Amino acid sequence: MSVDYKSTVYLPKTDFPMKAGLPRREPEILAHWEKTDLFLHHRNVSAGCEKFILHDGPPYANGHLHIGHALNKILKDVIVRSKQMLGKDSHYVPGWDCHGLPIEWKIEEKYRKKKKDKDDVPIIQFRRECREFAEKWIEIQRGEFKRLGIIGEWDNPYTTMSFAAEARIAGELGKFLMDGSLYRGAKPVMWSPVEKTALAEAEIEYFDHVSTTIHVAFPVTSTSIEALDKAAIVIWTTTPWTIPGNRAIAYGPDIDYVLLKVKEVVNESRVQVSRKLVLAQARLEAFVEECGIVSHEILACFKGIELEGTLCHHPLHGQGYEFCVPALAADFATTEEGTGFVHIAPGHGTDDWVLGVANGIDVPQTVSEDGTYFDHVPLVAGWHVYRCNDDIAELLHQSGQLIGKGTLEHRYPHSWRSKQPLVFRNTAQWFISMENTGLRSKALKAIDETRFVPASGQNRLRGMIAERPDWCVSRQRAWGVPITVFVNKKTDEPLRDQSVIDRIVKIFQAEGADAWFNSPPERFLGKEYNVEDYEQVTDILDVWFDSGSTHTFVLEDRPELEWPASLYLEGSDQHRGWFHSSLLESCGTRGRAPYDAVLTHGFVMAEDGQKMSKSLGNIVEPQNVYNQQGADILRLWVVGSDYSEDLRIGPEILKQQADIYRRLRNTLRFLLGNLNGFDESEKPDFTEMPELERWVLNRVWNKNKLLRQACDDFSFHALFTEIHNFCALDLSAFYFDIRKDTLYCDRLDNVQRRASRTVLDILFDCLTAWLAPFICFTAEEAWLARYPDRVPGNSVHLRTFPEIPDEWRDDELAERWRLLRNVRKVVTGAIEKARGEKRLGSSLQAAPLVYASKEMAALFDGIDPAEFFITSSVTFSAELAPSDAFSIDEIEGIAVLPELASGKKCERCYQISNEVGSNEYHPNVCNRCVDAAEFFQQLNI
RNA sequence: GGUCCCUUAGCUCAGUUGGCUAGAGCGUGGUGCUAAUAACGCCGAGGUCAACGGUUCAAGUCCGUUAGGGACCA
Repeated sequence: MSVDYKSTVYLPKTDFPMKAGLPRREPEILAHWEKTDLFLHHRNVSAGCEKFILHDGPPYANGHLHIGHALNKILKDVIVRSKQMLGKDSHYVPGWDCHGLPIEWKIEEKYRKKKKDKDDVPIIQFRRECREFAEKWIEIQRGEFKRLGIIGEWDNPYTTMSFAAEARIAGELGKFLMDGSLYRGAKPVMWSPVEKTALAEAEIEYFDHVSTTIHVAFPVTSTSIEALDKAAIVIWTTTPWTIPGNRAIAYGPDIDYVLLKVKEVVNESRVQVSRKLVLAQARLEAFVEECGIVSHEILACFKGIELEGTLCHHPLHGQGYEFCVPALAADFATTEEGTGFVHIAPGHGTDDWVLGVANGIDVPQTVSEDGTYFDHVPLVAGWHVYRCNDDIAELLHQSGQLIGKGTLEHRYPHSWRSKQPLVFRNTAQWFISMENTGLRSKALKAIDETRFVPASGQNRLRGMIAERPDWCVSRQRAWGVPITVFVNKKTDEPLRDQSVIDRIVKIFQAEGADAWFNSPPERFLGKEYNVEDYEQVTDILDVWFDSGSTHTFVLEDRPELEWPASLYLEGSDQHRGWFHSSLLESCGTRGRAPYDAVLTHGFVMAEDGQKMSKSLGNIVEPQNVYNQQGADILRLWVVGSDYSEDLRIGPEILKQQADIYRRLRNTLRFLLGNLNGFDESEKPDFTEMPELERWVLNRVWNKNKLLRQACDDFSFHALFTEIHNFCALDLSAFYFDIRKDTLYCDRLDNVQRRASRTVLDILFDCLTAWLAPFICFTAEEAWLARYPDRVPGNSVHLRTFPEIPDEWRDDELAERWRLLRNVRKVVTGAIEKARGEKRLGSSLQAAPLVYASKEMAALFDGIDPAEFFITSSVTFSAELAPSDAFSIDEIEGIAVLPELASGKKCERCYQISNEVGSNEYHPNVCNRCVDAAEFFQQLNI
């Protein structure tokens, strides 16, 4: 009788293909989710559950997504999904930051190209164009985020430019106005003459810049040091344009100064011979070198403190600068550079301002918003500060006070948008005080009460809050929420009236913040106030105040969310950005942080650890990754990386993720193939499970525990490694390999086969759920391959992580099987050696002779060792192993001779057995296969 | 310029309070199976733990210096 035994074998069968084709398949799955409204079902299944609210830090609505966006949103998505699968109501509302300079800049650029001045465009029209620009990019970014598999309320995201948001932001500012935190002060601030605005710290970048440096003499007019008669104090500065703003000189009280008399100079030196100059002793050598002084004599030495009360002339004395310049003690005067004297222009530096105010010196207004000197400034009126350094030096030279001139390359602040250098300029700005209402101490306390992941973020934010100056919230711009304040013209005090604020908020809700610019002020002031008495502020509010307020109009105003947020998650640069501004806003208005926890991730670097840059050509674009390899590959990269540090990406790293993906996919495919036709009725009781199945279930128990811990710790990288190793080592290389015989060859009703299929069912259940937050597309694809009903509500993402019974835990079994697997290693090693000698190929050709102690052999009680080793039979011997037996140094007490199995190869199961040939009807198969084949034929008649 | 962080096999990462003959997976080389088959198994090679110096009986682990990289601040 000739039988086609192959047809009687239960080989895996599945439609789930080995090749993923993710770039094509993922959009199909997305369309399916869209069609069945997965997000809505997500909400429904978790309705009433404890909420987990990850509040989205809004990306800025300009330009396509870059890899940093992808990292950020995927990480958020993994957390949102894992919390949902832990049984929380994890409702994610994505948002966008819409106001601010970068967009405004783009619109301005458009006008500049048309040779039009932005100031000629009506502000309402300008703002409308900004709004349209933001809308366009929100649409584009939304599509790109969705393509990454991010689940959230994409149909109803939040934006900082919605009318509701603009109204709320104005209302929040009103709180700071009412409690006295908001004040108008005149301080030197970082100012961009190009954009004509003050800039926040976050908007400043430092680049190398070549500055003109000058040494300038200030003739002494009055002093208690007699030797200084007809002498001059020398200062050194890198900003000659600040000389018209000079009002004092600072000295270090403990610094040693010298009075020198110039005796001989080089030809090109600007110093007059016999001039008497004062400077720090420590700077003398460098000074004479730089200023071309060949020889000099020291006339006197003294401590800085002796200069107290000394007065000088301004170096442009007699030309409109007729005031006296006092020498003042200051600890910031050092001998590290310059002359040990610091020229003080109170309108152009923080130190200068503080020193000036402390000594009752007026802060002069010298530079206008576009960087030119005001008309009232003598000699230089109308000059532009960027282009007058040589002219200023020339003026000083003509006055006889220029001692030296040079250049210096150093780091200098620039605008992040125009990349142009900034100036310190004295202007009236609006500030939120860190002290008036105890904001700083509230914020510091809130930091202590917040969980930081990783923990180092806490110190970082604390340090910033502890040291930061008052928050400058005004910008001289057009695109944003205005500073909705009226100032009393007589008293210069801002109007603090809640009913006015309420009116503004109400109007903004209906019409947006545009109303501020196109309504008559009486609309806001109402009848109680005379419009003539008040000045309406037209400054724009810092965009960091916008995003710092998102917790109010997103978390508080959406009833399905919750305040405070469970988590804020952004790149580590947001310590100075969103974490920071949100904390201050919330502490100022609500007395605590708007978040329970803050998670930070590092930056994405190229494969070699360098920054990505166009010039290096090492940029990885998320669009290319998902179009060429698939979003799941990018998602695997995120969970496979340690986000607490900077992470790297590049072709090789992505290739590795693709390899790992294939292993996971094939594991799912093997499960699906072998679960073909699986029925609940196959399931035996747990007590009927063979040890091998119980071992797998113990591993599942263990992995489940790790999973839940990892979700709590947000340590997905460790979990990812665990799951992958579980698939590769425990399943593929061990459990699946051993159980293929049973799954393929045993009778359908065989209890071991049923037990194994039951375990495969559990594994499918667990792995699809565990992987769902990571590879959301593939997990769904596998799920639908098994449960193909394409109906709303059927999705792996609507499940929770399976509950694992503690019954499955078995520490004793785990330890015993650890030892067994060591023995297995020696056996496979011995077989490999024989294979190398061409004595056998398949391990089923072997019948190893295992030398082991009785105790060791007893570990195999209740286990079929041949099955365990995937050999045709096994013999144990307690005798001393011969010297040619194979052993492994680290595994003591085991030695193996790879003997060959005797008998013939079973045509059906490939095992070698003496049984083959004993059955007259089935001469080519073993007894088990005779039974199984006949059983198969009965079933299939 | 200041502060902080990082540097363990080609790649991604483990390495508790110092005791290591430094681990895992992927990749790579070899090989088997040909019934997970562009899959799967088995075996192997790969590291002076960035460099140098110090503390210690003992240092990947502690301290210092340097180099490269990154972040923040001025």
